[in-house]
Amino acid sequence: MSERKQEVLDAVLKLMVAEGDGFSVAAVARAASCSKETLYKWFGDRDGLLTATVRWQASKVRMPKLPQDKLTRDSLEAALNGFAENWLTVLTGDLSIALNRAAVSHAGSGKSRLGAIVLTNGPFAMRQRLAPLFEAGRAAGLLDFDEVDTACRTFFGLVVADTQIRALLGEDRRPDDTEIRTISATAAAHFMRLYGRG
Amino acid sequence: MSERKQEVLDAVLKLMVAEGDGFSVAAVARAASCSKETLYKWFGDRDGLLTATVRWQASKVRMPKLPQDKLTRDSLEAALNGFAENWLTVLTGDLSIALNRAAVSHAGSGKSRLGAIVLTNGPFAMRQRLAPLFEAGRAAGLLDFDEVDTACRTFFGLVVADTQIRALLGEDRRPDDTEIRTISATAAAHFMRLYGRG
DNA sequence: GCTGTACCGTACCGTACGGTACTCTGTCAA
DNA sequence: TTGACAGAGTACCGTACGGTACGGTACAGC
Repeated sequence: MSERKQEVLDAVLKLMVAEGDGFSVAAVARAASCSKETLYKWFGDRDGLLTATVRWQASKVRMPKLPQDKLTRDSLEAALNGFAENWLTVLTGDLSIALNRAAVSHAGSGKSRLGAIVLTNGPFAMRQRLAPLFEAGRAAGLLDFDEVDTACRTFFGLVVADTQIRALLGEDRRPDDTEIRTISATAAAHFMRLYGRG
Repeated sequence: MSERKQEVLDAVLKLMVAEGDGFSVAAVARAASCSKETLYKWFGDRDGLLTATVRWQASKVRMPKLPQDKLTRDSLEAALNGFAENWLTVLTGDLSIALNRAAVSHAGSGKSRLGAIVLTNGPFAMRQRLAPLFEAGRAAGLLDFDEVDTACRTFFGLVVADTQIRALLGEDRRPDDTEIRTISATAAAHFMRLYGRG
């Protein structure tokens, strides 16, 4: 992935945030100061451009590392809290909203793999990050659950709840930082009450 | 709303389920055996047709009545359980998925009020239904919470979690009836553990 | 200097679709 | 019987956009 291509993809990201999935290829060329022909040469067609953009964004996201050893009840809850804050902040960001909207639309018309990509880098990635922490918590005698998947599901629900779908549906109001902190703390505490041991 | 118009709108609903928001007005005319001109006369433009369709569907949905008096801890939890089952069933249905996809797309391009309508008949309606039950539960000394809104949020999260967004993003697998029952029972039980009194 | 390559800018083509106009047919009331 | 009207079917128009073609420019290697 050359420097120039990344510039183009970042331009696409900006366009998606600004006007959603409806942007034209001509608009991309204009915004990125490149020719349409080059775009088609590089990415094949509009879907290829979109897919490359989503992959490019996904490759930029790095989730925070979670501690897995020397866990105490407090450090575990703190880790959950931090994870929740980070997750909520990303989720309510303009970029995430725009990408998820595009992915949802495309999953409907079913003519590209955008939905699957976002699914992999969204909910599934969250679970993959979370599961080891939960296992470690169980191994340390801090958590009690049968299915790690159920625990992940519950945690997702407590953290995100209807925040994401409301944002996707265009609700103006979005939680600010302090509200995110409150929600995250509550979610982490609730999770510990449901799955904590002792 | 005449009989004939309702037939047309039902045809639109079917089309949306079958091929998402991307259907053409010509396809609607074909499917409903009416002329395009009639469609434009009745609904103004494509957005009007879409909006009327979503409103029509919303008017068909009737949420189950919730008991609010003679509450016991068991009847309250049972009511929550039933509500959750119903909600999850609707939410994972093809129709709901299709409508929510369309609403999300339109909220992105921001050229119609679809998002707001679905928001009103989705998350907001759920909260409005739930809030009185929670208040009654608190009045009966069965629940303990400060903000009814927070309680609603938690309940939504426990019930829906990432089920809806995953379905919207096109995940093949959807919970069947028995899984929905399991999830709902767990959610209701968890909610009672978090907010129940005594 | 010569040639090939990569790329920009833009003109262009085909098509799909929203929206309109017009014709034809059935219905109903006077 | 006839006139008015509603609505089906269809032809048509304008436009937006995906995708292609091509001319022009900068630059690298020889």
